[in-house]
Amino acid sequence: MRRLAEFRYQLRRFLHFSQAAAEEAGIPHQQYQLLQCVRGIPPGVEPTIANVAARMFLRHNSAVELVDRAIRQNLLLREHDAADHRRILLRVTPRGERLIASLAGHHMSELRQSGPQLVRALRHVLGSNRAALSSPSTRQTRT
Amino acid sequence: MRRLAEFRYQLRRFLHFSQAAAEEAGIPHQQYQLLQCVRGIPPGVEPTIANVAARMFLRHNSAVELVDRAIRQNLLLREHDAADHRRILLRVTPRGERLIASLAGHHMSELRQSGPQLVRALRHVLGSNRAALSSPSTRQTRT
DNA sequence: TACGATAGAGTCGTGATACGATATACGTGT
DNA sequence: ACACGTATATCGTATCACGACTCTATCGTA
Repeated sequence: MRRLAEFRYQLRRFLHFSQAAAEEAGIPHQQYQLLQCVRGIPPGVEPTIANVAARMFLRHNSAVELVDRAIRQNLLLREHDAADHRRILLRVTPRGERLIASLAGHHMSELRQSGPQLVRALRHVLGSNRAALSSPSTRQTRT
Repeated sequence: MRRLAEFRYQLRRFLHFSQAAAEEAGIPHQQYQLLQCVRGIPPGVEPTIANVAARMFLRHNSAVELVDRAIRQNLLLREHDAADHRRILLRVTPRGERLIASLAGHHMSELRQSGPQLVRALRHVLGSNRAALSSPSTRQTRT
């Protein structure tokens, strides 16, 4: 159970870093995640309010409010779907693009540093056996 | 950058599960994490408000309030440190013990399921150049 | 075409909670 | 005893997600 606590601590560490990074860049962390959601949505999924809400694990009305705030910050645009006028398609503005690009960089370098710790903590939770994944070059089995 | 978004999505997935599990057990997810912090604190670190605040990445006053709520729910006890009367040592009540034990079980089985996906997403982040967008065999369709 | 049913998006009031600023109690060194 | 730092507590404020509801567009069927 201590291992679960340690894993959770590592998670909080990353989330706290991420939140601080976003706010240093001038936006709340939810808006950063929203941008990430819209920009990095899987191919074939359209960036509607409903889809974004699902990927953010929010109720649709919470997503509407989050989108409102992001639009007020000039990070996002609403576009009415030509085919189905009920739907709204979201698009990231140039300012939004710049922000996520910069934040992505910071997150990458943070993850390069702390990602292995996270993986290790999770492995410890799971029993430190094989994590069912191809680790092509890294075969070290030391704890 | 889509990989970062996917990793973040997996994180949200787990956090959402955890929050739902805690609330199904009758407590907010912060109180669960607080219990976990107190119960799973590393050896040698004392469960004071300040230490718990640090491990929760909260300001000390936020931690005080969180502790207040947990105590009101009969999950935690305050104990005055005999040596230093400024300090408060936190202890988990039997009810708290039962709750974290049960929740730990649920989290373990969830992590056994989704942990590998999380590790995979993180590996993809760490190992990604913009090449090799191969293997879109990612089946995240689970509903 | 008309029309009820449904889906997607938006609005409003409420509750939870983290925070800054500030206050109180205790301990340590002189 | 005094001054100063440390540990915890209190209070007002702001943010944000949610439930309940509304509004509009689309679909299915007659």
